[in-house]
Amino acid sequence: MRQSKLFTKTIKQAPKDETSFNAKTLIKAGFIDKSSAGIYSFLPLGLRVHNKICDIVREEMNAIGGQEILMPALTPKKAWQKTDRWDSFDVLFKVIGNNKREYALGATHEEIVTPLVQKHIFSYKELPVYIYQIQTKFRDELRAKAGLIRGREFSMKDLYSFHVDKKDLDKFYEITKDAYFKIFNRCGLSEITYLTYSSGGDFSKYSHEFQTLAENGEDTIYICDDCKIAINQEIIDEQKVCPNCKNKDLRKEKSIEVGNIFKLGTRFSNAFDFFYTNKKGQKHDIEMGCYGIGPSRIVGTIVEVYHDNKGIIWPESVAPYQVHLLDLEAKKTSEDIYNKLLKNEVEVFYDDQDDKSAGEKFADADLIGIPYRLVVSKKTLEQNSVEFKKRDKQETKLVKIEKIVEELGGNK
RNA sequence: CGGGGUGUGGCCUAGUGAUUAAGGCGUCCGCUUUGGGAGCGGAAGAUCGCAAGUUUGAAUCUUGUCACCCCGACCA
Repeated sequence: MRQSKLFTKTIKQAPKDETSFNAKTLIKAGFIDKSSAGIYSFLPLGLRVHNKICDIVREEMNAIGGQEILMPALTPKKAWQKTDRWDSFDVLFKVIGNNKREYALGATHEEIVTPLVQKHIFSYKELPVYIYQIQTKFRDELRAKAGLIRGREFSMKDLYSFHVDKKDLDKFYEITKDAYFKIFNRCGLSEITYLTYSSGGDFSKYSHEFQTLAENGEDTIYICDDCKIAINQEIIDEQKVCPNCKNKDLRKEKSIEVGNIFKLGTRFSNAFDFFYTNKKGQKHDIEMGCYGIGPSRIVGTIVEVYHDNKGIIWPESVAPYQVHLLDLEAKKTSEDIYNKLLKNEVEVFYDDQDDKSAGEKFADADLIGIPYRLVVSKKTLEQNSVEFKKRDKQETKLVKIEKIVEELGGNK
């Protein structure tokens, strides 16, 4: 991508109505744009990051047998009434269409996926099934805040599992835990993301969250360094002991919830009279689980966690591009290198702007945060080289032009 | 939803009762520049969130309203 063609610009001063670090920085760097409170557009660079996260999520969901679908965002009132959530789910956006038809904008999809699966699944032979989607969710938060961390509209991967009994649900629940860790590791959040015991809400005594350590996080967790798990402040007892190993030496930290997994039990299957027939020909309850991850929230979380005073430092796995090529008055060579990188399928963002000073190009590169920076200038050309620098390191080195592709490959 | 705060060109700010609303960034034109957000000259761009009111006179005061931000509550 040529930077001269990118329709978004970086800006020096973020709008004053953004105070969260993630939104301020992403807006300055041209990744997102605020439309209303808690509602953002994803711009070309931001969308690339978002989509890379979605791809990782999708791969790991498929790997555990998830089948991807796409459910509607406009969901019928009747379904929500059936589960008694039309009036009780306080963040539901309700819309009235022509002929006074009422819908809720999807805040979660148990009400849709349950009757959907019901149309196809009748027998123990067909269970379990794992159905997921990646879709925009709508929740009318009384107070949107923290940029991409708590918005009124956000992306979510929601997986729903259907089982013959609790035992099978428990088994799959553990499998998704592992899949979730793989996802967070691949997004560059390993080591700082903890499985966290939390309240089960309406559905069960406990659920599990995945909490990523972040100074500006809105949650507080207590970490047991022996078990590498955490307990959400909302459920920890007065003694502050680890429920796993009874360790009392817990570390208090701020964090962001990047995922959660729930055992729903029969709450929704029963509400829709969804049963299966067992081996003996008898009607039997279906056990359900649900498992959520918010890709848009992960974008914000990564920015909260990986930055310095100049800008974002994207992990390679989710960076919008792998290489930021800066031309400093050596256009002909820069163009050659750009084309060569494209030919070798290197994801390259090329600053080919003629009317920007060197300083501005460097500042933009730091702000945008692409992992590798290549500078082509008269100075580097004297040695038939380009300057090579990693975003998260101070050192630079010269790399011979013919060795660039190799150098980048060698660092992957 | 309770409490607090803020609305002035695209962005950041000044102006707190008196000519024609000021500056910086950005944008456009010209020339000069190019290793850490360049320089000079010129230009465009604002019914001061909206509505009503007070006043000889309102960006400025009052009331209402909308939007946005912060703290709290809530967060399946």
